Amino acid sequence: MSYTYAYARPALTVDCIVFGLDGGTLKVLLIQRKSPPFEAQWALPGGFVELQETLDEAARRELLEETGVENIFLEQLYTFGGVDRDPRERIISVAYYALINLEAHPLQAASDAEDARWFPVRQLPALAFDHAEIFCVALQRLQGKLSYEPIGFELLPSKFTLTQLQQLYETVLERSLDKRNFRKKILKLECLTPLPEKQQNVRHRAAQFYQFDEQRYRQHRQQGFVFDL
Amino acid sequence: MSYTYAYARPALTVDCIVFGLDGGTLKVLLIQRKSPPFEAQWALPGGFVELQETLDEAARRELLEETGVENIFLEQLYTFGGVDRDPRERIISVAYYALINLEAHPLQAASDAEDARWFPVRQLPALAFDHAEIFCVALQRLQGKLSYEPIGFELLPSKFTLTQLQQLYETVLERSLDKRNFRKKILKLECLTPLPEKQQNVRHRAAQFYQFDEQRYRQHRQQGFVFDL
DNA sequence: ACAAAAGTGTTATGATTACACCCATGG
DNA sequence: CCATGGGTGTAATCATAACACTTTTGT
Repeated sequence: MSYTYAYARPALTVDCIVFGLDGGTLKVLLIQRKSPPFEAQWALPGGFVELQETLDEAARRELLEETGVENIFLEQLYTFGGVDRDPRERIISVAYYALINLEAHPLQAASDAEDARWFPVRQLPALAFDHAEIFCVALQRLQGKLSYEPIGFELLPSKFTLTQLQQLYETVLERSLDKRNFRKKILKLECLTPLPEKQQNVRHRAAQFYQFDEQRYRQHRQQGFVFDL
Repeated sequence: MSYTYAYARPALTVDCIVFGLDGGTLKVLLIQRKSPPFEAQWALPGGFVELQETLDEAARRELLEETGVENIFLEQLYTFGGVDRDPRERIISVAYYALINLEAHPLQAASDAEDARWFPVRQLPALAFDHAEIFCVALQRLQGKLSYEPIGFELLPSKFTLTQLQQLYETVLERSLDKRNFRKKILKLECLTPLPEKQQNVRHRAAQFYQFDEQRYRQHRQQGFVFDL
């Protein structure tokens, strides 16, 4: 079967930058290519957009097919339309970035058909196509958004300690923060609920668990409140 | 001539939201459609992406062809990929927003082939396709970016008074600002150079002209400085 | 001399930074 | 009882917000 058009059309793909937090390391999910071009090189998961699906749907579908990951935070990043992005033909790629809690979506699901692996963002292998550039844009976006939108929580389990949260910010933003000031500020936002639960079996004072209260956040935001760390 | 592919491909277009400032009114440039669908309705300027041009190039080309406008600030906004955006077939649209100084790019150039006109953003006609939604996203982006990137200057002549600049912020952000605080803050950024020139023939005290010093801004920014109003 | 917009400083309040010790827990 | 990380307050500095009068210019 084939499709014919009066004018030439570029191909359209989606590519996903999936960020995960592994202790104090920010990682990205990559897949190893199995065919040319860039055979055996690492690349961002992605693929062609089908006619009956939206771009968001295409991104989620590709992510599920190639890495086994689903139900995660996903947001459009930018559309890359350089003329020579792909050596074969003109391909436009709508990039998405995703945030995931590594513990809730373990690696084993990721090795379905493709070889998918997590790489620390500071030690990426050479990437296929212009994926290194796309990755850079994604990282900058993540760093930017983290400060004024409450998306960091997507990288943590739903119950977390303030120390975990602080470490997240330190890891992603690559600078250290003052513990007392961080706590004061984040609690003043009134978007975190302490849970009736503490850490167990730690050989130090057990930390309080908190949970992000999305509803409370939405209410505040409608009243002109701006999340800002 | 026709083109055949093994898989179905959506069509790919660019659409532009061009903002201009007319005294105290923020306006958008629209063109009137000459053929179905949505014949005679107003729409965002835009058109199909050609194979040998980047997305940015396509946006600039369409803008020039349809409205006569060129050499302006242009930045990618978002890519709209809803399945039923266009009643004829699947069309993905990469939206760009542009900022223009109305005085330097007068309307007459805009009425080349198409009928292009400026509309106040608060009194838009019904728009074709999902262009009303695209416009909304663009306006929010403009309002957001204005506060932390020095893009407002693109809407003014290269020489402007502080009152003009303040009015720009008030118009776009839709709130009034304190004159003294505004001036203190914007001058502290050290990105405005006073010119050896003042207003002429005004029947009140002549205002000092300023000019945005892009180079100075870049230097500051590299040293971790963040533009923020 | 009037109208109209330009220009300019101070004070009060809130936000941010810097900084050090005691507490709870498991081994 | 020791090691480990959890948890807490205060003071100094800086940024923001509120506010009113004098200056310049053309008519």
